[in-house]
Amino acid sequence: MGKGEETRQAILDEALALASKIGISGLSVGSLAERTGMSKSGLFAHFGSKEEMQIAVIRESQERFADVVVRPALKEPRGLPRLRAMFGNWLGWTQKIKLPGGCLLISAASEFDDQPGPVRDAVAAGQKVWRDTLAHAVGMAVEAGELRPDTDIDQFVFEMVGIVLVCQQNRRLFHDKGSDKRAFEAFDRLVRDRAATGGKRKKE
Amino acid sequence: MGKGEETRQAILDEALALASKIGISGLSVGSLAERTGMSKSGLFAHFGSKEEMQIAVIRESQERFADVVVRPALKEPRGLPRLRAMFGNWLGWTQKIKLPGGCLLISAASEFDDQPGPVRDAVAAGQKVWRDTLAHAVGMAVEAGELRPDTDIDQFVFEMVGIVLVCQQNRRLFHDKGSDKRAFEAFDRLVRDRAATGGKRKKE
DNA sequence: TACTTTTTAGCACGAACGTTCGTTTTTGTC
DNA sequence: GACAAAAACGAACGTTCGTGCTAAAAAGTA
Repeated sequence: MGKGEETRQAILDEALALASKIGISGLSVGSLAERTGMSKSGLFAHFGSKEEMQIAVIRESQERFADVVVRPALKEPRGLPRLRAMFGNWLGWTQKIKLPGGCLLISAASEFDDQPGPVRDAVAAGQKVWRDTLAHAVGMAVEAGELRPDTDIDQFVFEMVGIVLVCQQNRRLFHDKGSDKRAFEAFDRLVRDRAATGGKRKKE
Repeated sequence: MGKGEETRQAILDEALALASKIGISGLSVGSLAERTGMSKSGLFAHFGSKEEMQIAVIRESQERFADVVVRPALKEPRGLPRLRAMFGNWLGWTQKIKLPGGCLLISAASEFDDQPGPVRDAVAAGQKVWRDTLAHAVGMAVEAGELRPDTDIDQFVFEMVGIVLVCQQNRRLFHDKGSDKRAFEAFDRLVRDRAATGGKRKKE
């Protein structure tokens, strides 16, 4: 299918950029139409409702997230290298896809966490999938003997997410260039704290 | 001087509650007027502009934050006890003042981090003051010999903030009751990692 | 080229937005 | 109780919001 999908993509391009600055709920059909040079109704027809438009933005973000964060990391060897790649890719993914603002999946989470509905559901579902992916990666580091067997995997992921959240806040609110360095430092401490003593152990 | 301030306070009460659910930028003069049973213009006159209204909400939040988080913690003895009190009070402060949603200072930070203007400035300034307060508290724990002298204080605060952020996200997005427990666990690990050897010890 | 389907524009709608203004009600002071 | 000041109201402003329609234009297909 040619043209339709093409302009829809162009709309989403612009929508992602705008939403990364002013938030998902700040998106409006009018402003988006103006930016893309379309008519309000023409643009609107691609989604059917504002809510569907917001969900489309979320979905698109999640797809790009999978493209630039998850998939590249899966090419790394299992265990700590892959986990670290996930962490690093996550920290920098919005810059990689050239969003002018911050991570709109994070801000969407805080925008909609108290507003029940399909948008919130989409955000929460995505977050859960990602956390599960992280948990799985941590689990493999445990199996590989890189992390201690008694490692609380969910706790590990919990703290990992926290580091990314504060890094994002630091970067965007204070324009602190050292945020990433601090984040990696925190991550390393997180790993070191659970690092298996002695040699590596392979589960057979 | 009496009546005006009184209703202004009533407006802010309602505004805080509403904003904790839908965010600061979601506040509208109309909806707020309806909730307080006032006319739009009557309510509007108390602030002069929507932006001033938003700032007033931020300020009010910051004052309450100081009341229920900072001041009570200052009554604790310097060092780790006080630091821990700050952390604990922070985690639960929105429940204490009975906000229906989450911490609107946190969500305001992510709402406005890419939108220059006085609102953003107010949020950022408040965050900075709070982080400085935390840093000072950490510094006293170092001076007291509870944390190692080579402790990177800003890094400590950085990670501390991260824990609170992820706790908030966990609680509100996933309704995870165990968030606070995880947060305290992370905090304890943070402290233990820097704990001075031979100093006070927390029972495990 | 002709025809069908998809995509876009134009226009209008009711509602809500932030804001201004003049008027009315309430409040505090003598 | 009189009177000035403060507070609240009601109506209206021009805009923008999301969302319907219908017609025109473009794209895809034969």
